[in-house]
Amino acid sequence: MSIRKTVGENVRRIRVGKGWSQENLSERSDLHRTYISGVERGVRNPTVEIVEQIAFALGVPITELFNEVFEK
Amino acid sequence: MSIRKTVGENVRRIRVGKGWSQENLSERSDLHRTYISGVERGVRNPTVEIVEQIAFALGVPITELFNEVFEK
DNA sequence: ATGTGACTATAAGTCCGTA
DNA sequence: ATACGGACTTATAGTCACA
Repeated sequence: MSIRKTVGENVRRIRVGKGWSQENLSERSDLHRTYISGVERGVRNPTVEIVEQIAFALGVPITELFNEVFEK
Repeated sequence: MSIRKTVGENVRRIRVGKGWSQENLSERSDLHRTYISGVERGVRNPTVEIVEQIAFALGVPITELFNEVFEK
């Protein structure tokens, strides 16, 4: 499992858990909608500053986005 | 405190704790010596894959590099 | 509401040096 | 052994039209 996939799955899981759309998170994080989409799918390799920005928008500590997801 | 500074201080703290030089870590992580220097000083904004690479070389979980450092 | 390909501008990451 | 700079190549940031 790549780190990009891990981050992406965590972002999506937390976002959906809050009932937010990608557009919603995009506004809150000040990142483009299609960029959020790419991060969630693991096709982007974001910098630490971008990950921090997303974590802040989601209201979770940045470390939470690096936790391995076992379900599925 | 910026996320770059946090990551940099953690990398340096753990590296020095192991008694390694930057050159030593650079070989183990397969990253350039001057780049490691930049990360530790917080002047670089590494991608998540690079941070994972450094964490692996240091033998610590990636989340450890994001923990706030309070001492000093 | 989301995925994808393509695009430009900017920054990541390498390599050469000097102090 | 480390900081820092310049020049360089490659990848990401950031955006759009369209499926």
